[in-house]
Amino acid sequence: MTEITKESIIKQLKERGLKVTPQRLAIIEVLIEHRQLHPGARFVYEEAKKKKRGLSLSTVYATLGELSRHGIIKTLQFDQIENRYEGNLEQHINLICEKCKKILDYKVPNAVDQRRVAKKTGFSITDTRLEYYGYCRECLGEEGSKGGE
Amino acid sequence: MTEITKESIIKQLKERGLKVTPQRLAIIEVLIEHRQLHPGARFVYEEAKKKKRGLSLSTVYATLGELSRHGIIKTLQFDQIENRYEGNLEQHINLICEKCKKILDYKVPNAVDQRRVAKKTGFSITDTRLEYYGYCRECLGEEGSKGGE
DNA sequence: AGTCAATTAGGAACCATTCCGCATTACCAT
DNA sequence: ATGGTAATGCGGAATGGTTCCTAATTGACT
Repeated sequence: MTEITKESIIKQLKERGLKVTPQRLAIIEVLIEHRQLHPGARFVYEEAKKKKRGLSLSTVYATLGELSRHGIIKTLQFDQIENRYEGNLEQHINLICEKCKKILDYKVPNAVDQRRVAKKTGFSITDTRLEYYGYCRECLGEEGSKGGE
Repeated sequence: MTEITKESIIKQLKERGLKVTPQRLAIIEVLIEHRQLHPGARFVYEEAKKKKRGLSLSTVYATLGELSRHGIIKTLQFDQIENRYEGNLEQHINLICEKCKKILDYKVPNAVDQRRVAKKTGFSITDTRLEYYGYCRECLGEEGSKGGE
């Protein structure tokens, strides 16, 4: 049920009293069509603009923020590269390629036990972020050396 | 061997042909004295300036970047809060309090097997980032509700 | 159709971080 | 100690993703 579909998102929007606008539909479609990309705001903007003329970047940010705030999608925040958005809300590890910036999902077989963390440290977990950085298969194959640039 | 000490850092600087300047010493001292804080650049700047008058923010950024680039410390990159720096290079999970922004280290008992990830996905891991967000014991205790803001 | 609050567009503002050119300095060999 | 030299430091401007602001528009519901 954590899989992202256009219908499920629309349903969730309505359930929460949020309006379903053409702008939002365009943005949602882009998110779904490029779910494997984990696209950033700029990318979503450029693509969604093709579907809905006059769309503004502010709207994209507002919408992505709204979806994220309601737990419909998840915002992956970065510093050096722009934030990315994903619809896969299951616990998993994001494999982030340093070269092509692609982000792959890796389903965690047996994750770290969050309950144990809470018990041992008194820390109450509300969200997790598990990321591995490195080089994806494609980028490794393209060139012999991967350390370069 | 991953523990951060002033001497070890100086040693590493010299080994790599980097100069040991008063500015850098001041910055390193701050990093060590506040290692549990996982301080940000601004904090380091404010504190280090007390030790070395005239220190500029650019220098702090440059030094932290240099230390990080050489693997002497690790940069924790964020978007909404400023980047933070830590000397603990062992694999661990950072517990980040949403309220006070404190960052605690949690030694991982049995981490996710990186080798398995590599084998299954062909992804070559160079760095990891494991973070749990939530509320630390202190912030949980201060108030009954933790969701508000 | 009418009402109202949510949403949108556009641009200014924000702010951590980086970049730039020049002055200063740590370090090594003499 | 001294001098040469490349690294480093400084200060301020620039960068760029994201947020904020306000007026105008538009869905959703009656």
